[in-house]
Order: sequence, then structure tokens, then C-alpha cells
Amino acid sequence: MFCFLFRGNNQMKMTQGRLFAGLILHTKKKKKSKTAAKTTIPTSSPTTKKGAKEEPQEVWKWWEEEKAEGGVKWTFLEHKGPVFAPKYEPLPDEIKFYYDGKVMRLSEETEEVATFYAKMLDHDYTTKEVFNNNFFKDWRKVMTPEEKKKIKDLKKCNFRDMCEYFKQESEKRKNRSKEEKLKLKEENAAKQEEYGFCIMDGHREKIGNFRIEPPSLFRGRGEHPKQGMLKRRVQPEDVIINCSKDSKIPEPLKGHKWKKVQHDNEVTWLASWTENIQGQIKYMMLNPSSRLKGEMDWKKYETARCLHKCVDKIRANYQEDWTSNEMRVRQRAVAMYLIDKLALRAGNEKEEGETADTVGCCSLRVEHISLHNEKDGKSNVVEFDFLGKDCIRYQNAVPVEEQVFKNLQMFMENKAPGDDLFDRLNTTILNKHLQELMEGLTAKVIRTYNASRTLQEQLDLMTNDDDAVPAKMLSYNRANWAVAILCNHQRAAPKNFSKQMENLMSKIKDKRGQVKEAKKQLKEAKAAFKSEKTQKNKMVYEKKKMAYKRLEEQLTKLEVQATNKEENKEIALGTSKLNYLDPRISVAWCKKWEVPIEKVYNKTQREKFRWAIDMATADFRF
DNA sequence: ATGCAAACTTAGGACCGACCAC
DNA sequence: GTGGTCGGTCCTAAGTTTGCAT
Repeated sequence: MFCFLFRGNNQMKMTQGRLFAGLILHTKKKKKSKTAAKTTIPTSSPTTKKGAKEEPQEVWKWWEEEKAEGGVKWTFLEHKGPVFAPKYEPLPDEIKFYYDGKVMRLSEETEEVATFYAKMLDHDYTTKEVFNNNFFKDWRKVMTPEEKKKIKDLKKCNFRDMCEYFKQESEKRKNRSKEEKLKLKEENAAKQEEYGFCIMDGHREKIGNFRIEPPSLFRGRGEHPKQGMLKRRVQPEDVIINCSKDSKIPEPLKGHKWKKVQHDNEVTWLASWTENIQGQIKYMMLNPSSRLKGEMDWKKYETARCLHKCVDKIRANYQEDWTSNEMRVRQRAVAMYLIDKLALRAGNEKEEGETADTVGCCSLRVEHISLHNEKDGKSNVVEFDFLGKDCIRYQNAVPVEEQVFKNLQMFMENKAPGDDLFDRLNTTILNKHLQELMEGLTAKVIRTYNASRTLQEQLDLMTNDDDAVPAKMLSYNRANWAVAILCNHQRAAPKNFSKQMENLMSKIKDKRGQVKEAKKQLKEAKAAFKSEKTQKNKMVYEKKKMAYKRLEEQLTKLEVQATNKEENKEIALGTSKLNYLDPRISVAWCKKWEVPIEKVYNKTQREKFRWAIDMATADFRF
């Protein structure tokens, strides 16, 4: 039996009506009705300064209702369809394109595609040969025969004028008057209001992406063989609409038709179209704050929690398989170990030449690891160096159990660097096996499980009762950091990082000086008060004490900031926070240690994790 | 098994506007 | 006001998983 039960968890049932630092839940009554469990949560908080009062909203507590059966995702769905990219506006006449040094007037379509390139002129992409070749090839496809005849060499094309024009335009946009900005903002809000929401099962829910991707040049990551290709404009004729039969069907643009209108309530998407670069389907779906997404997120973490109950058995199981007579079983067992220990992704096969060359566990090649009997005083060290998702480099040297080491040696025997390490394994085989060990178990669940476990363990380990909130937050961020390291969530170091760091350090130096001075003054005031116990001396002493304390707090804050900054230079904490860490762990931590939830989650994150914020008590354990 | 389509999650970078120091 | 920084949002690419056809 699948161990996940939406209604069966005590931890979750005991939650309502509790007070929580910074967030008061005005729950009327425990309601378990199938209809509406609504309540008002004033989301304003002591930390929201500048009087940015947030409107108290009606909150639908979908997590207190019964979940629909089977594959049915909704019973009623109405929306207005996607918003299409605005149509192309030709450049003003004075903005010229030059070919081979001479002005050349381009047809509208040719000009449009040229502007895509011009807009990227200062980007690294346009220095890449693959990008340029792909662009030029696709650009020529939209040219008129005459243009095609003339424009034969990208190097002879001069887009500078166009590029400068766009820079000017963006500058203009920035310098618009207050009124203009406000007007634009309102127009945007109106569009969001009209197209950005749908009605699903009686509730107005926010859509995640209601705008269709505009035409552009494809920006693949890393050495993508298709970078620079033209991503064509999507028309209503490309779009499938998914909604209720009995809903008001969205209107296509005037003079256009939808590709199809369907009413499939076993999927979550509202509209879809096929993109022309990779032939993949793109979807318009709901925002993470929606019931549909929230329910699935909740379920994801419940599956991961299920794993905790059988993880020991599973680990013992794969360790035993390290010595199996069957090669495929050994490979499977070693792969499971790597996924478990290093939180590697499953690693599907990819079609060569269609995408960048990246790998995950099952698709590792011999060239991606090297074995060291001895390294840095440790034995049986495996050194990994490969490009993972989004071409993020994974570099790690880890000591492993001797049997794993021996197995890896064996898997590499008589193989070329470009050969698969696990030649008898793929993600389908692996996931099939995992499914047999626990219902709902896949490689991804193991990553989620270890990420969330790590957060909980690190929080247990690092949080000090007597710390003030900022120090507690440092502990939290470090726990979060440990997860980001585990999952290899990297980011490009912010530009000017070293300069910013220097500035911060000099600020700290100044502050240290101030603290020292304040301490000296405090000492003097104390001595003065001791020798002469006048009211005035007492006042001065108290004042100095306060000043000293304040400065010291400021110094600590700066130092914490510096530590955080340095540690997070190339580490992204957001990805794990949003996708891997059971929010109830964080909520429970906040409640237990009286840290306002706003310190951990910003407004958007609080909307996404509303279910967890409402549900988890201080004693929640993952 | 193997290939492929579909649907959904996960991911980093671009972009934008609020805020801050000068 | 100006210019820089920062956090948040937007954007869409790139993964995983499952189910179906061959």
C-alpha cells in the first residue's frame, strides 16, 4: 500500500488555531467541510517596514479538504487563454542596417530576425561560432530571394546601429516619467487581472506563465548545438486549449483559430504548443501557490518521508548487491549508492548532437571519474568531474567503501574514456527496481530525501537556544548552504564581487573602530558614575551602555553579512529552498525557535508554502 | 527491450524596480 | 538627482518520470 495518506497524519491535524511568531491565524473553527475552508491571514508582519501594508486576503485552505480520486485533477476549469507576443514593430527609418559597409533596407521579417541578433550583440553568445552559424542559416531562411542573394556573409553584417537603438530605447524606458510608469504598471496589472488567473473548481487561481514565449534566438546552455537558431513566433493555430466543456471557451485572436480545444481533466495544463527548436511541448500551467501545485508538492515530500521508514533496509540491500554475481545488479547497486551518497540525478540518455553533452548518474562515462587508491591521506577515493544539468560542473573527490571502489575499477576495465560507466543500466531499469523497493520511489525521491534530511540534521546541530534571531538565521542559512553544496546548486559569482567584498570589509573595519571607541567611553562613564553617583552620571552611563550595545550589534550583523556573502559567492540557496526542502522543516524550526517566518521565506515563498505554514507545528519531524 | 511523446519538476540567468549612499 | 546594489520576479531551458507503441 502506498504509505502516503493526505488525511491520516496526526502531525498535520493538530495544527490549526496555534499562534505563531509573526503570523496570526484567525481560524474560525476547525472545519473539515468539503466546500470551503476559508480564513483570513493578515500577511503583514513586524519585519515589513515602510508601511507596505499587505491586504488581508481570503485564503482557501485546500489542505483541509478531501483530495480528488485517481488521475482527475479538476472538475471545472475556465480561463481566457494565453497572451501572445506583441506583433513586430518595424524600426524607424533612420536606424540603418549595413551590409559590407553599405546601407541596406531589409524586408520586415528579415529585419525582425536581425533585431533579435542585434539585441544580443554585446552578449557572449554572438562570439560563438555555433551560435553565429545557426543564426545565419535560420536568418537566411526568412530572407527574400534578393536579400538572400546579397547577404552571404555574417561578418559583413553591421548590426551596431540597431543595437545602439535598442540600448537607447531601454534607457528611455527607464527614464519615463512617474505618470507614464504608473500607467504602464496599471495596464500590466489589468492584463494580469484578465489573463493571469483561471477559475478552477470554484476558486480563482493564479496562472504561472500566461504569456506565450516571444520569438527570439534560442539560448541553449553550455555548448548547445542548436544555440542561435530562430525560435519562431507562436500563433493561435499552434495552441491547444484545455478547459471545461461547460466553461466559457477562450477567444482566439481576431481572424485566428485555436489548433484544438480539448477538455482533459486528467492533466493540469491550460494551454500548450510545440516549440520548433527541439519539437518539445510547452505548457501554460498554474502558479506554485495554487492548490494543484501545492498538493503535488506536499505529496512529493510525503513520498520522501516514506523513504525514511525503509531507507536502512534499502541501503543494506544495495550494499549486499555490490557483491552480486550479476554485473547488472552490481552496477545498479553502485549507482544507487552514488545517488544516495552524493545526491546525483538519475541521468537519462540524451540524443547526441541535439543537446549539450551533460550527464547524470546512469549516463556517467569512464572519462568522468578517476580512481585513486590513495589521495590526500584517504584511501579508495573516486574523483568526479563532469557537466551536469544546465552544464554545471560537478567536481568532487570522495572516499568510498572498498567494495564500491573495486566495482568501479571493474566497470572501467577494457573501456574507452567515452564508454558508459554503467553499460548495463539506465534510468528505466533503475527506477523499475526502486519502485519494487518502495511504492513511489524514484531516483529523484532519494535526492529530495537526502536534501531535506540534511536540512533537518544541520538545523538540529547548529541552532543555539540563546542566540538572537540574526545568529539563528546564520545557522539556518548554513544548514541551507549544506544542502546547496550537496545538490551542487551553483551560480555565477555576482559581478564586482571582490569590490563589494572590499567595501563590506572596510565598513567592518570602521565599525570595529567605533565599537572600540564606544567601549572606551563606556568605561569612562562607568568609572565616573562609580566615583560620583549623581543622576546625571547615571544617565550618561546608561546612554553609553546603549550606544555600545547598539554598535556591537551592528558589527555582528555586518560580520554575519560578510560571512554569508563569502560562503554564498558561487552557491545558490534558492533552488534547494524552493524544490528540495520540505517547508514544514523550516516552519517547525521557526516556530520552535521563535524566528519570524518572514526571515526564512519571502512573500512569494510564503504563498507557495502556505499549506506548510498553516499545518506544521514546532515538533514536526521530516 | 527500445523509442518516443507527454507532462510535470527543477534550474540558472536576465531583468526590473525599490532602496541606499553619496 | 545619480549611480550602484539587492532582492524578487520573470523567463524558459533542461531535467525526470511514465505510459504507450513497436
